[in-house]
Amino acid sequence: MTLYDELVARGLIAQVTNEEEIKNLINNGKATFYIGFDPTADSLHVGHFMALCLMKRLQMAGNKPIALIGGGTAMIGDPSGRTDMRQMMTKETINHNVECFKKQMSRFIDFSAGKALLVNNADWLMDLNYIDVLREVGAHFSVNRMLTAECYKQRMEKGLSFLEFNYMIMQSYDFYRLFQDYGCNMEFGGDDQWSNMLGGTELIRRKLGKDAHAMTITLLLNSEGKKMGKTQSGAVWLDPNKTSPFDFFQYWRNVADADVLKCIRMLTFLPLEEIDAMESWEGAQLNQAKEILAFELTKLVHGEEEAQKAKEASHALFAGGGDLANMPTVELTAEDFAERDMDILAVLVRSGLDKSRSDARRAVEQGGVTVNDEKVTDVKTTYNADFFKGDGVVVKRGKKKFVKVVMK
RNA sequence: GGGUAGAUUCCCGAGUGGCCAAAGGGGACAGACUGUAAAUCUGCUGCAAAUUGCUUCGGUGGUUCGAAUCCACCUCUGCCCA
Repeated sequence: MTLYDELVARGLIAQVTNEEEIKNLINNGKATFYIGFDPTADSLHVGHFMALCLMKRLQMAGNKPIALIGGGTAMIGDPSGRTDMRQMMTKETINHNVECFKKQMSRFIDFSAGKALLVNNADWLMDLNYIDVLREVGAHFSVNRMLTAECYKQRMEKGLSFLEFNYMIMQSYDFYRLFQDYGCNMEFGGDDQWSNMLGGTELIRRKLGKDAHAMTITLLLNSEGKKMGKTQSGAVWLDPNKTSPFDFFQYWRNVADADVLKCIRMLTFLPLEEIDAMESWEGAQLNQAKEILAFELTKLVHGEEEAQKAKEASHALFAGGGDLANMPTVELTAEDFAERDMDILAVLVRSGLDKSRSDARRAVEQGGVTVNDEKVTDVKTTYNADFFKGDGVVVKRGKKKFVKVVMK
């Protein structure tokens, strides 16, 4: 099976500019391709992860990846897929994020000895001269046509600033530069990037009369059509300090039935035959597939050891028995008891299970709180320091949020 | 620049002097049912020393016993005209 066929089989490919050409390039390791990442946060998330996986697949087939960090484009803000303007980011924040991205990326992609490149478009975008850009690049773009692009259409109702309108042009210019400087002949990206990417191929054709290609990755949507990798508290991050390996594991462990196979196919490196075999799984067995998904992904992102720990903690909590050692832990100190003993509300807030005492109170009143498997019904229940000594105490809030609280 | 409509809690959106911590819906959370799924039903959704108190309705100042609601100025956004 060729690489391209595998990508299709995994459902990763959304749109391509020229299927035959792209097949030929990537199957034979002749592509030098780039994927852009805008440093809008200090950690990569699941969407980025998909792109990195694709990068890895292509790299393994002999193609040369260029990871482009959008230190320059982040100054503008991509309006694609947004209904309102992005918060403008300070240069300091962007630079900080660029550094964080670099660190995380090098864990997935081998940047050594010319196998891959890591570039920052701030290096060329920041020094551009406005008039020169307008004459050399702007002249090749038709505003009429840009406005018909899907990504701008969505913004026609809520308003689109000129700043953001220029994002497509900057991204197109990136491709043009990479094409010239590094012989980069392909660009990959999320499907929401399609119009931005076409801007690049067209710019190259118009200015240089040469062909460049673009291919988009299917966006990972759940069965309800929402982007996956988001929780109520924000994205599922790859940085273990922002989303713990346990929470990361649990996120995938809890995906809906309808989404499991799709996720396994798109996100893991399991052989396709193995995945096809799961196609017929139902009920309890399908539930098993979720664990496979969670384990495989946690392994890819956090390493096998962390994945194993997360799995054990999950078993301990949901299946009963097992090792409690690996569940998320909160350490209390003498200071927590300095004024008085902690009541259950204080414990819940301190452990991060609830955001406020009011919130915690609600949880207790609704019967959602358990301490060492005993339901707590009285909000006035208090505990002294000794209670948490030794192996600690398992505090459960709702069905899925657990923390082991232990006295330091 | 001119005209006009608007800014309300996580989101959409009602509220046009006290009965407003603010209808309704969505989402989130909790309970029941389950398979750590979905669907369904119920509860709940500003903060706290909690039958009470405190801080919220773009911002600042004002009128009033009392303002999300009235007035002035400002900021931002949509639409129409230029």
